[in-house]
Amino acid sequence: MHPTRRERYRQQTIDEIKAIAMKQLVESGEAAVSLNGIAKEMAMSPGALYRYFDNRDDLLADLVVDAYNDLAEHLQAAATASDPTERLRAVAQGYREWALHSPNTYRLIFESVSGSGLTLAADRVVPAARRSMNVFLHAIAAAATITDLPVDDTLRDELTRWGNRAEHPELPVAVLYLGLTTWTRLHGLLSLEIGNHLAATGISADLLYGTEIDTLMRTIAPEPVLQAPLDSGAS
Amino acid sequence: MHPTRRERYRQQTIDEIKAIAMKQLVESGEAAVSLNGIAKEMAMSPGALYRYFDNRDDLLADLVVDAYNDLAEHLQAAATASDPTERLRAVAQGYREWALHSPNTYRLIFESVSGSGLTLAADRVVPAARRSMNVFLHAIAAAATITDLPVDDTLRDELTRWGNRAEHPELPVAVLYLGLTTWTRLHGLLSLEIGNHLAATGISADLLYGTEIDTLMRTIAPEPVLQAPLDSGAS
DNA sequence: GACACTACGTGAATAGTATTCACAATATGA
DNA sequence: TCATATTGTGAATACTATTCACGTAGTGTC
Repeated sequence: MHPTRRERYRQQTIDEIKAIAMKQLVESGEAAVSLNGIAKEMAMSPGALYRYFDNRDDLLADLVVDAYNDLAEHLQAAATASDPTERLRAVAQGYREWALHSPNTYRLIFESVSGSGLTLAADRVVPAARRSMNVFLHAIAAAATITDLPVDDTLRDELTRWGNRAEHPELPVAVLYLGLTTWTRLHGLLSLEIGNHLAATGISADLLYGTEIDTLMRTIAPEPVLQAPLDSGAS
Repeated sequence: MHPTRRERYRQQTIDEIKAIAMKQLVESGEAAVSLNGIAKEMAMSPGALYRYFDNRDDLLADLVVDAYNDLAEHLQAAATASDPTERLRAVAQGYREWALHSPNTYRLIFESVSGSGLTLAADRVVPAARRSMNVFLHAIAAAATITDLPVDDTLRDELTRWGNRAEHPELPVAVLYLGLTTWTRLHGLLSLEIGNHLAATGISADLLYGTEIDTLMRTIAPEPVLQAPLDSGAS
């Protein structure tokens, strides 16, 4: 039950490795995460790191999981307003805040090459990613005043299956669909803002994001919610 | 006027370098573009490549410009239908086709780190990127039946300035805004599809993309266009 | 035609990177 | 006390980009 002395030391070393790796990631991006650099900073030989991580990708997979969890917590923390509409707006803005606070971390989880270690670590990544999505879904469920949407029957089936698999079968298809599109649209803006692709237009990403949220709110809640919220948080 | 013998040989070498680099990019991603590998394939010493490109980033910047131009041509080629609505749909679908035909190329231009060489090469990249955007803008201008949108005054100003700078001041603000959001929304979907982030949901990216296009079309043209198109192509 | 200049390519050197392995030291549990 | 598992070292391997001194060969000029 109690972790042994060795296990505690081991965990401490793992934490230190990850902390330095995360620092490198935040400051200089994924490419700058260097095992040699970490070893130097810890006054170790580079080979010793392989006692704790199979390889570089394995370490990055850990950072991805941590990042997803951190995102979920940030979104959850943003969802404080009692008014469902305001709460959803706050979650959407929290998403951007999180992305801008560390663009390199955002890039790691959403724009890194899924070829090698990350696809293999899907069993750890997917649940962590689901936590963030759940915050969105519950915020939308509470704010939504519409009950249906013009989506194809096949898509409807797929959404239902997704809802069941993701352990919130109580959510209507419209909410699932809105959760998905809210995410993809906000991500589209953030991805381009972070990648500096909006800078050339001279258009303020802030305004654009806010306008996109307004548009989404009009779809989700054409009439503001009047009844008390049905749901208050994520799982 | 005539390129000298030397200049022709030089251009030929540059083209060969770029062709091999592009092959590496398409097959294995940006990280796999290797000067050593290119040199080996050309039976040259690695150092000789520096007679043609300042460094690796300089070569990648060239690939970015070529990719943007290729995208613009693909979009333009997709815009054949005479019906403005169908034409816009085809352009949007052409965007996805191009992205899926070489995800690594899409990632290079939209998800690579803009820190080093690419920001410096903005004077070559921006015009090439503008070509693609112009196809979208003209397709939207021809299909749009709405004349205004609920956008903030500041955003309206920025859009106007962008329109002037991008050399199509004839386009109404609503069209500029719709062009921008069409792009960011489709990119959001494509970015996540390519990154394998939709796979975990089990939802068909194809259906989702089509549904998003439907939604966009409803915004752009609540009533189908009846009059002849005002505009037929990009610059 | 000889000369000077420029461009091109080589091969070696530098300084990074990840990863593996034989070996030694050390801590743990019996 | 002893056998075992864990941790770390240092060297080796095989990559990567990049720089540089040097030689060769083609180009235009006098």
